Amino acid sequence: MPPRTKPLRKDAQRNRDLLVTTARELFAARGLDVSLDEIARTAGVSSGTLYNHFPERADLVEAVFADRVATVAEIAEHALAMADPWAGLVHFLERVCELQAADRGYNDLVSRRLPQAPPTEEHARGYESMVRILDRARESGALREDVTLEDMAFLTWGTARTVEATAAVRPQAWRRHLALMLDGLRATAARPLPEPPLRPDELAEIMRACS
Amino acid sequence: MPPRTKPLRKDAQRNRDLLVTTARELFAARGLDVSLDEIARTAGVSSGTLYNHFPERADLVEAVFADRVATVAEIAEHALAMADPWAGLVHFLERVCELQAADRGYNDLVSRRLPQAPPTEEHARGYESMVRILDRARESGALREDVTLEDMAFLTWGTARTVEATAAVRPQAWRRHLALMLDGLRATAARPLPEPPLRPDELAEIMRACS
DNA sequence: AAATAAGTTGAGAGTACGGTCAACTTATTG
DNA sequence: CAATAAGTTGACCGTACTCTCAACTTATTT
Repeated sequence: MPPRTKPLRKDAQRNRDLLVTTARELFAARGLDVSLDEIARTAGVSSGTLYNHFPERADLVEAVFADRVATVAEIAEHALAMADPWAGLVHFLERVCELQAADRGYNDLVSRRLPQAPPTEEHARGYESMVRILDRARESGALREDVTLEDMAFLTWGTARTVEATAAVRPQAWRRHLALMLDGLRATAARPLPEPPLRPDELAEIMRACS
Repeated sequence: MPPRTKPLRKDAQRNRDLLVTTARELFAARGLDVSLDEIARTAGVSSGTLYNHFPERADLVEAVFADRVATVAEIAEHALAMADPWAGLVHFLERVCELQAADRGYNDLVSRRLPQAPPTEEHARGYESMVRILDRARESGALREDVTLEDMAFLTWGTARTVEATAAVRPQAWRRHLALMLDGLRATAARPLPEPPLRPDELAEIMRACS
């Protein structure tokens, strides 16, 4: 469906696109904390124009990473299409971590969750698929029984920090971190866990809180 | 051994102590990024005095957390005194994570390593003990063969991020994260790892690089 | 009780950031 | 080709932080 809003003037559209692609590059290289003035300067427009198109930083971040939600949903669906449920889970997590490792901005994003964008249907799609990836792996007997979707946050947070720390020295180090965690997720590795899983609403609150 | 430098004037010593304890409290509550002016103001001295005692932020951080190195060394030695090597390793990691969970400043510190203080003999003591904790657990057959001391960094980084994210909502959530990682560290869970461990010099470089 | 050394003060310089807006320029429309 | 709406500009405001220094105060020494 075409957007309901009237189209931008063509120079405005050009500037907007310029800002998004410039921000994408700067975010990818240096993380989400690049100054907005620098983005505008690099894009060759004034800071006023940036604020005109994106009143808050979160708006720009959302525009830059809008397609990522769909990308993750596609990865999840591809994982579900794999024959082996465990291999599907591993594939999904590896691909998502690769996205993180390839883009410091995205790595910041999954770890800190700046934009509280309203959950789209794309979001719901990805969420559904992730639930099914986990259920399937659990039912197959490969994934431990006591692990929940919310536990995947530990994995994301952990590898995000490792990606950040090791990017300059050993860009693939996160694969080792992930593999160690995966070995802890197997049913055969399971020992009783000391703390109940995060409830969905708790995780939602954590995400909302940014930081 | 008493310090070689001439003793401070007594009011100077009082101000210095005041600054350190104030900084300790503020760091613990709000992390390492508290403004130095605020620390001075809270301590009831002028900012000039703060900069007189601690020319750089790192100097203050070092003074605040100077004893932590020894604390960790003691925890490690206590872990080594335990009969069961695996239990010793678990105990060590749990205690260190408890330190992180109890102090946001320390959590920042282990995760970002601000001060490049010259490694003291206390450092060496802790390091030695950690090596022995791991060796002992490995030789007992409980810890997987292919895991190194450098791999513990993944654990520290990961739980640090989890502690940070979950502190407000579920302060004990890190225990679950840690338990999942521990299950991946058992010899019985071991599957081939996809990436060689970080070399000691690589880890050192990562630490040096701050961030 | 001077004399001297040690330490403190707080205003302010310098920097960087997010954000605003009246004046200006450009695209589109009839 | 006006007329008008849309968009841009960049100087400027406010804020927050690090860091400095000349004038001042306090402790210590003889």
